[in-house]
Amino acid sequence: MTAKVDHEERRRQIAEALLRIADTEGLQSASMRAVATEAGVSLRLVQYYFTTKEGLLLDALARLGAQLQARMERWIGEARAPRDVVTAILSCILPTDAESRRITRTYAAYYTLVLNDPAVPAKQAAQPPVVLEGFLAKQLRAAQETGEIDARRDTGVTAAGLLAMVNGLGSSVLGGQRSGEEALAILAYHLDELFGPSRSRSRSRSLSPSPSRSSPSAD
Amino acid sequence: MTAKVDHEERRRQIAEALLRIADTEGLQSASMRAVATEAGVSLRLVQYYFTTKEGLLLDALARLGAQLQARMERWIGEARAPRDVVTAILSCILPTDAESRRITRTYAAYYTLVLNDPAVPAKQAAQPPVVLEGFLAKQLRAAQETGEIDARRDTGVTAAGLLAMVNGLGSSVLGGQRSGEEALAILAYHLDELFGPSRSRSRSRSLSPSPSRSSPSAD
DNA sequence: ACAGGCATGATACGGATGTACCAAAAGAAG
DNA sequence: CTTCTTTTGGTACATCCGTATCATGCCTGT
Repeated sequence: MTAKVDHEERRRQIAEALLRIADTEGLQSASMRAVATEAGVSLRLVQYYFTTKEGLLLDALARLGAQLQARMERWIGEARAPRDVVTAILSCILPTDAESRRITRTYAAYYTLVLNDPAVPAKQAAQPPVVLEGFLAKQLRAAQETGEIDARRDTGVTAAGLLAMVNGLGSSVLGGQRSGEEALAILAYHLDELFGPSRSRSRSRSLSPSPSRSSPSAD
Repeated sequence: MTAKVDHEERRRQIAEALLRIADTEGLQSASMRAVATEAGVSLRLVQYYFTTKEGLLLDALARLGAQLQARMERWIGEARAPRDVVTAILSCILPTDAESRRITRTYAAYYTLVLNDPAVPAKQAAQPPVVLEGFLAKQLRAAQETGEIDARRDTGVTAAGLLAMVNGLGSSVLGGQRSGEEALAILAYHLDELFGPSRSRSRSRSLSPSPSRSSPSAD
């Protein structure tokens, strides 16, 4: 094996250049040449590591998904109480800091691509939401057993509604309709409405697990 | 004035061809030539009536907005009770029938365009949601005075949350994650949760004002 | 009937994009 | 040192895009 250079590392470098462009200028500006320039390599290199553009697009999408998942796990952190977990999951998706804004914007860029290109990524992109919804529903069920949430509530439907709301809130933030903090406040209000008799608990703490950095456990 | 042909009619014809393409193949496939072919006119004509592509895009967006507003007014129809009005507004946005699917898809196509093109339509596209949110909040306030909704509830935040949820639900339907009926059911559940003590009222009727046609008052 | 201007048609131009092709370094293996 | 495979560079090609240009029809006012 003549592994002159680290293939995986090169692929990561190029794919992240694609994601960077998709974030700042949109996916339609992410041409092969633009990606090559952004990554500091030649056009031929991009072609070499990702034979076709679709391959590059898919690989970058997978990496983006991994980044989001990593962020969620980081935000959940050592949260144990169902309410804290639910709050972490939902609020870490909202575009409030630089990282979430980047991820959300890039996902939005992929969104319309998936809509009109019946190509491969259809199932690839629709998978995460559905498993996330299941996880959220499980947390809500746990909260029901603790008595924090009305036991008569349908956890599946509630989870779907919350996820959709956060998604919509994210869109409105990206569209400049409101700020990330306002979206966060709207989410917090509805969570207060959902959990318990709204005895104002640690609102400001549970919604931003870390003061300034995005990594709560790295202090 | 030598109005040989009806300018407005021609513009409408071309703009609607653009919308049709944006719906079926996405906005990035809506080239000037494709629009011309779809509208059955020559490329030169498209250029003649809309000097630049941006002009065409903006005009079509305005028409799309008018179509959505018309649909909403049709769905609201003779509804008088705040709950019926709120239900009509929210459910008519969900992509359940052909028309709403078309409108929602086309709006989604414009969405990512607005995100990365800091051009004109920024304020043009962000205007409708904010006035709609105000109208919705007003209806909720009216429902509070009737006693249908808990008076302590923040109508502004609730309206924003509902609108965001419907938006997110629409995205999930477009993404093939769930059907329009499922999304409608999720919305209905949350409206039941919001209004009154959930005495199961006319669910199936208030959510689809007309059996098969989309125009409730035209029977 | 005759001009004038609105309306339309055909085509050209410069640029960008995805991909393909040809060839040269460059390290490993014999 | 030679030989082979991996890796890289430069460039060409066909296509599509938005827009501009030139030319022609055809209605309308006089």
